[in-house]
Amino acid sequence: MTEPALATLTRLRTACSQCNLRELCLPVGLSADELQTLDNLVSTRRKVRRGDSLFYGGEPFSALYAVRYGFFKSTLTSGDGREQVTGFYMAGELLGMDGIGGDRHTCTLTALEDSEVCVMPFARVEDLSRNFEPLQRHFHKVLSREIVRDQGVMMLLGSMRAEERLAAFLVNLSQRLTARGFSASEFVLRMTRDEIGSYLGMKLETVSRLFSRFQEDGLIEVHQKHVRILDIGGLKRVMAQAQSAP
Amino acid sequence: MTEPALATLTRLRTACSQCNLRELCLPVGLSADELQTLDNLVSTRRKVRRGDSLFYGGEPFSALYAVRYGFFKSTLTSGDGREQVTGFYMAGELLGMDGIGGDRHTCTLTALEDSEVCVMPFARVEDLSRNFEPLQRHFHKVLSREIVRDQGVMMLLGSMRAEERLAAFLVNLSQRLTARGFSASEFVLRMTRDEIGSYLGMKLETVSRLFSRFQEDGLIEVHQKHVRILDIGGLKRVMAQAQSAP
DNA sequence: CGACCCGCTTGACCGGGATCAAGCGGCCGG
DNA sequence: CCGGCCGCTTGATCCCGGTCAAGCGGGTCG
Repeated sequence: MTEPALATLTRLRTACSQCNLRELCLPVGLSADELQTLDNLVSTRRKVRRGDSLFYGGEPFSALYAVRYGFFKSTLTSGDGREQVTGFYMAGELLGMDGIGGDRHTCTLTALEDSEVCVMPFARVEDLSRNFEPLQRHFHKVLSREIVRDQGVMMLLGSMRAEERLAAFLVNLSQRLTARGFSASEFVLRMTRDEIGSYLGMKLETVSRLFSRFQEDGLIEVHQKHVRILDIGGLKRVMAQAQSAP
Repeated sequence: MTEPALATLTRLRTACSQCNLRELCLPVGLSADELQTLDNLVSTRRKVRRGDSLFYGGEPFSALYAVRYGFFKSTLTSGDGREQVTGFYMAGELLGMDGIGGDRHTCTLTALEDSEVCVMPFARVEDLSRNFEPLQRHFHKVLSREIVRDQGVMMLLGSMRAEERLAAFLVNLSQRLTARGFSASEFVLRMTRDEIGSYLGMKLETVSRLFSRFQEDGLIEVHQKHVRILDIGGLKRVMAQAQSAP
């Protein structure tokens, strides 16, 4: 393949209108025509190696990022050094929205496997939003959904027991993977037990023990990072099993 | 006072440019000129009696609300009926952003004292945003700050001990009251122990016991809903006291 | 290909906060 | 002004999940 041909291919693949993630990403719900307008939303791509960070808490904010492929965690570090995992992000999801409010990022985004993101300079996002109502509407929805997602986590952490939280986590993961065309029942965890634990407000030993318990109960099969869901209905039942005694 | 004069007064007071909350509310940071542009952002006012709800989870979304005076809690109800308090809101804060993403509200907003809000039809917010860059920028910041706030709560719930959470809650409350010109050290809690507990992921008995402990330790004085903060530095120390043993 | 390190599992024990229970008192409505 | 109820406090006990500890195994890097 000659050099110019390669460049063209890359250019083509950079366009939102050609991206196979458009059904999951910022341009959700736009018509083919409308999508053309977005083709200069993304300035560049950026690869992030496993273990490297896309940005750090405290860094100046300048752009949003859409995950093309890979897997990220976001972490918040408190004054006294404690680290809290605040989310996991996969293909088509938007990163960096925490930075808009204070012009610097509040959390750190770290790749849990080799990943690539689309870089969308925020000034450009706002420009296009002002001139292109469908994008504006959708961008607001994405921001709002992040708020709703966070509130869901608050409910998880505030009112559910450890086993309910882990079941909810697995169900959520399975659903998001399904939406991306992966198997709903068999997947590889990209994060460690410690990271799951931090996200769910429990210790890594508890995560490990609960995985074992779920396995004994025939709900899942676990082998290190490999998980196979055997009984999704059972997991959903665990997740909602509020002490239902009279 | 004649009827027309009263109407005029009301009209005047409805304008953002005349509102004494503008430093806390949506129009933060706008010049006097720019503020004029916002004067038709607010369609009406709405009073909400203590105990009544501004909107319920599941209701169609149509507007954002800015608190003029009063105090609100937001709650999320899970499938199995458990209720989680996800936030408390006071004058100048924006309500209803959870509804943008799915065109219906996900949480319920209930007044904890007699309150009043400005109603801002969301279509109008988006219209004005498209034509008025400073509002757009600020609106995005408000949305982002809500995300950051929620992440802070996730850190609270996920990685702090009960006494650290309650200390953080009191410090936060004190700071927000100060910003509104109230005493930083003496205030009346508008919410019950149960509501504080739900928000902080603990039981009402634990909240009560911790209040008593803080009082014994000379950090605060509590008498039912009356709280006086005696040692804000001490509270901040409790809040960050990660097990700092070697 | 092989060794080492890191992440995972599992056990034993402990303790913070939940649960259950009882009594008090402030506030609201009659 | 008075009675009742709801919200708060406090005690006793329990148990879930944290902590400490030890060993294993698999993936990664030399």
